[in-house]
Amino acid sequence: MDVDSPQANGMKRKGRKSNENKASYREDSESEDMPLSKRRRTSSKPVKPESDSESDVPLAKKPSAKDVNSLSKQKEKFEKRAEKEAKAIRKDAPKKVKQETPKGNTKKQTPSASAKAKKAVVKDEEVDEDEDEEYRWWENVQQGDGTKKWATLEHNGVVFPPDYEPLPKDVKFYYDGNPIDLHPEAEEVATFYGSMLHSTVNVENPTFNKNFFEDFQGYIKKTGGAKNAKTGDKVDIKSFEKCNFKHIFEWFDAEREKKKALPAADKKAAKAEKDKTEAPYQYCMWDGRKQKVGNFRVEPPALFRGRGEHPKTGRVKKRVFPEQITINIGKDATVPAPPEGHKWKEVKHDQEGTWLAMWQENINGAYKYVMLAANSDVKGQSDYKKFEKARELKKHIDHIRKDYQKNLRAEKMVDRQMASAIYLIDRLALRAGNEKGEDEAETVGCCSLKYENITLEPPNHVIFDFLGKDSIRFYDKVEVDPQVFKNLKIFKKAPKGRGDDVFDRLTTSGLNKHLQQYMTGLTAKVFRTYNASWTMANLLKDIKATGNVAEKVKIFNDANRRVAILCNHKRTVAASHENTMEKMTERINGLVYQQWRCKQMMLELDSKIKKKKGAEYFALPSQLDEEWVRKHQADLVAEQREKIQKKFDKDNEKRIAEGEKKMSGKELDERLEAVDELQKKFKKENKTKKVEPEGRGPSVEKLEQNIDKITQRIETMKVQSEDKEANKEVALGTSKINYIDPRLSVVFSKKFDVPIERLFSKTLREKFDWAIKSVDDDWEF
DNA sequence: AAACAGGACTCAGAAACCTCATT
DNA sequence: AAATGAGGTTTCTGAGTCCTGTT
Repeated sequence: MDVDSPQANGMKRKGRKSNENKASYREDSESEDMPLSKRRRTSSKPVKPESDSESDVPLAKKPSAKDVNSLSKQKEKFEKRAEKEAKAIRKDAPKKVKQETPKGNTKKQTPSASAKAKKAVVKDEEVDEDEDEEYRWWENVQQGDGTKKWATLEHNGVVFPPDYEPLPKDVKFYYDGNPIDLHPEAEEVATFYGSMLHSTVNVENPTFNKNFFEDFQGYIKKTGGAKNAKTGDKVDIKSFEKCNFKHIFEWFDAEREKKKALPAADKKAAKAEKDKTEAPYQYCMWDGRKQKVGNFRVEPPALFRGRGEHPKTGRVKKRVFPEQITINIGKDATVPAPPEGHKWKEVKHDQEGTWLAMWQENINGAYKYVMLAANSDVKGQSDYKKFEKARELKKHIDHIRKDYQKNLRAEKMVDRQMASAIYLIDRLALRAGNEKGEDEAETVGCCSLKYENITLEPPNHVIFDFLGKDSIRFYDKVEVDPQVFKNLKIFKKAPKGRGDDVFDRLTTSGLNKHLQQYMTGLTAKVFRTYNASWTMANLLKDIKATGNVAEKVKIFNDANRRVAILCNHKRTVAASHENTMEKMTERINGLVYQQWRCKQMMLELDSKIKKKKGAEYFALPSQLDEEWVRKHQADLVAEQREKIQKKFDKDNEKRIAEGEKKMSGKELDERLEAVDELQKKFKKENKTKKVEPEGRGPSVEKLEQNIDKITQRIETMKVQSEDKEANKEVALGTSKINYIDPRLSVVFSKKFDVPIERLFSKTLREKFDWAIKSVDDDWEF
């Protein structure tokens, strides 16, 4: 092997000490566990500080690791398909290409001609009443270079958050046990913190608290200090521990309650009022067409809630004034008036931008844009382009794969790293991984993977463990090509150690530049889109049309889930999850018990049946035990008692309402007799170990039927519960919204007769209008 | 000419809100 | 049949990607 030695790489992008702590360069340090433990603490999934012993990490992952394995096998199959298809596409390229161009797009259509055509189409389709003329851009996609986004643009600017309203006199921030008077500006900052005491992820994060307190102190100083509200003495606020925001929190909480408790009519009226004042901002006119604006509200001041270990989390995000806002609008349009006594920072007429307004936030200097909503034409068009780009990759994917497979053995280190990186991006759907600054959370993507994120397990298993976008953990044990394994080992060779880049010769722009050679516009992220949609397409392809709508929807969601897992889209486990799961197992156990009782009844009816079916059949199922049975019986009894009591109370209420007399306690006792009987029955069963047959004309056959029915119910419940458990930390939404070509879903809907409403919510239907209206059931990704 | 800053866009999960079933 | 609560939907805004222009 003639690879450049890693040492040759003296110049690192970021000045990192690379020759200290030699001890850690030992080869075998690779196999050490390199936990992200400390970093993980504040990530969305709180991990107990002490729980980072290696044993529990793989354990927690075990079930999903199996999934991933079967998925990767399936992926292999899909890759073969991809190769075949790529070849096929190239073979009859001339034909296909013609087909691909949108129908009716004959070379240069004059705008007026296309407008006419468009009208004609609209005419013979029934038109939505309120949508006078829809613009079917997907039937005539512009080929232009796309730099000019609009010709005319009119809009009404932005909505500012309400001014700060000081707290009532009796609601105070407390310090060292004393109520404190603050200048409204400082008090506002106190309310930022005080109103979010329930947000434990933030309020229990030391960095958050430190940053907030620093800023809070600054505000107090700037506004003339804090005073004891009783004595008027100056108070020096110097210890966060002595701060008490409870009263503020309680006030906010009470306000929330008050608002919630408002009569429905009042709530409705308030909402109508708000809608009315905001109506002018909801829409804009874009090239003469009415388009929905997305986020026309300026972000209100608050505490910055950076994700993961963001160094600036907790800092005060200041109120945005008109003087900071740049407006982008058509030359001939009326510029929206800034609030009384204010003016805009600037008014632009940038036709290459799709934004209507913009400002820079004070914490990271990040740009904030007001843009159109997801259902607008511009957004739809770029969405369409994105998926077409991904589809284009189909034609090249086999070449690209062959090429990187070959280059895994390239002589030059850069080439090898390039090939290995693309391998990972393609196989694991990793993000590109730009360099990040000092004052951001330390997260990585492919190019920025660190030494400690990769653990090599001979012969060719690699464990990836890192925090990706939004500090979401990526953990996976993957079987890789032996050459990739070798390469990674080389890339990790001493003197590299903790903190060093695995791909020290790569940058995202270099990688993307390389990708452009295969296909214009090809970048790392296209692979994510391509692989997600391609996976979905193949999963759906393998489906047979059986079952009812609900079952088909489930199949669709299962495929969706596979894609979500591929993309590592996660959510935090709902607080109620464990509880729900427990309830479900209880219910299953209840059914199992019911079933067992039926079997016992059989024994009473037919003395020979025990031999016939075997003793095993009649034994108490292993998941139940004596103790559980007792408890369950008691629960059943209590449940029934409660039910009867409730019914009794209700009946009585009714009687009173109708002017009748209340029923006596005797009546209740009588009704409760059934419960007593049940209790007695259980007692007897426990004692005699026999269950008397129930129901009219009990027979072994009937019981068997009943048992079958219960088995069915148990099965469905089990599936449900397993489903729930497997899905508890998988977020389906992100892939549905951003990665799966919506036309796939539309085709599925048409082909299998599943109403599109079952797959797409209202907003998604609007966003994917172009997909819903442009394909029929033989479209393929 | 690589490296870097600026800028504009897509993608991301949490929180807020709404809805509908259950009791 | 009002309350509850769980699940789905929408909003919010932070966090990426990637392009461009400048040095």
